[in-house]
Amino acid sequence: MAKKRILSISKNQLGRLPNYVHHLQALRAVGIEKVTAPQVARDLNLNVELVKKDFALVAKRQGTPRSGRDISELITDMYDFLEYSQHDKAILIGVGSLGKALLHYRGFDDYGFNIVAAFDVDSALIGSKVDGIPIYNLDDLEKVQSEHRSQIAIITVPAKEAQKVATRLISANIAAIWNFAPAHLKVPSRIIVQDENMASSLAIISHRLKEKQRAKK
Amino acid sequence: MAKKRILSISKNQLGRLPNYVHHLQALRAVGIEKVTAPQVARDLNLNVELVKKDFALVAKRQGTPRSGRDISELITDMYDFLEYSQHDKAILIGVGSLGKALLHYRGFDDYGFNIVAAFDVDSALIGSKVDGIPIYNLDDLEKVQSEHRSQIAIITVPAKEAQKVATRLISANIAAIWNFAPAHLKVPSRIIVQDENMASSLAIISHRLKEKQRAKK
DNA sequence: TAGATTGTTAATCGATTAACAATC
DNA sequence: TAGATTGTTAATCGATTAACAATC
Repeated sequence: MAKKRILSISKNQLGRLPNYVHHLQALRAVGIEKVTAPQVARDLNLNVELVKKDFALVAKRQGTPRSGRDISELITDMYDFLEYSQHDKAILIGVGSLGKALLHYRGFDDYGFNIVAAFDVDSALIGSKVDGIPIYNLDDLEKVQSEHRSQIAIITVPAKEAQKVATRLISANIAAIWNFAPAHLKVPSRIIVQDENMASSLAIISHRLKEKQRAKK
Repeated sequence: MAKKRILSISKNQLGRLPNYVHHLQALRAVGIEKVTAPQVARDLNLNVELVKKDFALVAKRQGTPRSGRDISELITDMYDFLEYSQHDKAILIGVGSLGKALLHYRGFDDYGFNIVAAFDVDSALIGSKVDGIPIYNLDDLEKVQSEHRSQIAIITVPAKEAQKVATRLISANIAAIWNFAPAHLKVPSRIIVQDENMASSLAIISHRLKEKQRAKK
C-alpha cells in the first residue's frame, strides 16, 4: 500500500539515468511517443531487466504491458528524480586549460547548477571573466564564498595543490567537491567527493588495448 | 607451481592502479622506501584486503611479512603491468574547449600514448597547431589516419556528431575510442570504448547533495 | 618471542541477470 | 485470443570484506 520509494538508488543506477534521458529525448525528437524497456535495452546495449528496474524506480506511474511508457512522462519523472530543477551554485578553482574548458561549457544549467565564480593564482587571469564568470584571486576564496555560499566546488588545480584547496573549501562550508585533480582528497565524511579519474579511464583503455594487441599476434 | 598470472584484472582494480602509483610516488618523494598494505589502505581510504590483493596481483615478488614491500619496486611493477612504456598513437576529433584542454594536457606521455593529430570542421582552426599538434580538416580524417595508423581516438565533438565520427573512425581502423560526447556509441564488439560520462558524475554528485540537504532540515 | 603483515580461503554483500505470473 | 511487456521474486555472478594460518 505504502509507496515503496524507501529503497534508495545506487550509484550505478544514478549514473545511467542521464544516459536514458539523453536517449529518450533523441527518440522524442523524431516523433516517437511511447517507449518500452526492451527497445531501450537494445538501443543502449543494456540488460532488459536492468532497464525495467531503472524505469520502475523513477517512474511515478506503472507502465502498461505491451505498449510501454509515455516518453515525455518518463523524461519528466527522470528530471524530477534527478532534481535538476533545483539549482545549486558552484565555484571553480584552477583556471588552467581544463578549468577554462569547464567554464566554457554552458550546459551545466541543464544539470542543476551554475558556476558563479572561479579562482586562480595567475595575476594575468585575476579580474578577467570567462564567459561572464569572474575570476578572483585564490586568496579571496573565503571572502567571495562567504557572499555566494556555494554548495559545490570544482577542483581543477594541479594534484599538488588539491588537498590544500580542498581543506580551505571545507572550512569555507562547501558541501560537495567535484575533483578533477589526480589526487586522493582527505575530507570529513560529511563532505561529498566525486572523483573524475581520467587517469583511471586511461589505464583501463590502455590496458585493454595492449591485451587486444597481444591477442592478435 | 605455474605462475597464476592467468587470473585477469577487473576494471575496478585497473582503475585503482593509477591512484596507487600516484600515492606511492608521493611517499617515495619524501624519502620513504618501504610500504605496507595497511598503510596505503589508511592513506587512500580503502579496505586492507583490497589493497593486499591489488598489490599481490601486480607485484612480481612476494612482500615480506611485517616490513611490507619496496616502494620503487612496486611502482616499477605497476608500470610494467600497465605497460605505459609501450606507446600508442592517438588522434583527437573536435577541437572545442574540451578538445583544446586535452590537447594542452602534456601528461599523456606518462600514460602510454601521445596525440599525433587533431581534427575539426572550423576553418579558423584547420591548419593551425595546438601545442605542436596539427589540426586537420575533418574531411581529411581517412587520409591522415592512413599515414599515422593511430590506435586510439578521442571523441570531443558534440553528441549529435559522435556516432557519425565513430563510424568513420572504425572504418579507418581505430582500435579504441575514448568518448567524451554524452552519447551512446554503437560499435562492433571488437572496438574498445571508454565512456567519460561527466553527466553521470554530475547526476551522482547533484543527487547526493540534494539528499544531504533534505536530511539536514 | 611477540606482534604486525603477508597470502589465501571463506563469507558477505550488492548488483545484474534470469524466470515467471499478471496484464493489456 | 495470442503475444509482448510489465512488475517482482529468485538465482547468479563478481567484487569486497572478513578470517586466519604462515612468516619475518
